[in-house]
Amino acid sequence: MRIGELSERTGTPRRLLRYYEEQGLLVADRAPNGYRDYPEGCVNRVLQIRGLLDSGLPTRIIKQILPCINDPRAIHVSDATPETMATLEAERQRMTDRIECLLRSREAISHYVEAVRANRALDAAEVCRDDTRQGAVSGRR
DNA sequence: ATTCTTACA
DNA sequence: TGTAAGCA
Repeated sequence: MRIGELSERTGTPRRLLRYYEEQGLLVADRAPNGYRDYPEGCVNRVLQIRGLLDSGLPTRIIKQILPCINDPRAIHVSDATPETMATLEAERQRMTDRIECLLRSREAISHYVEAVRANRALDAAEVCRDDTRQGAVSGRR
């Protein structure tokens, strides 16, 4: 398929698809007219890349481990370069830290949302009291 | 019409 | 990343 279809099927801007290729994350053969030609597997490949990117991994790391992830069955010991192991463990730790950070942020947002809902509930209760005096409700908080 | 490369905001 | 130009 050409870049347009891959773009639509992965929800990824063409610009980025070309960028991933430039970074060595994606490979594409060329049609005689120079257009990129992607195999079906590229759809999952791109989704995989985006997932890793969203997880906070830099493209240079993804480039290094993508081949391993693509084929979980091909986890030959030969792929376990000391350098690779080190970067992988470092990234894993970063993910752990990020997860903790996200959990805290989620809690903070949850509390805020609950507070707003509680306040709305209060407003609703007052309105139901048929308290229609001007400014009766607006003065609070 | 669609894609390509290159360059700039 | 987005966008624009000039090609094919």
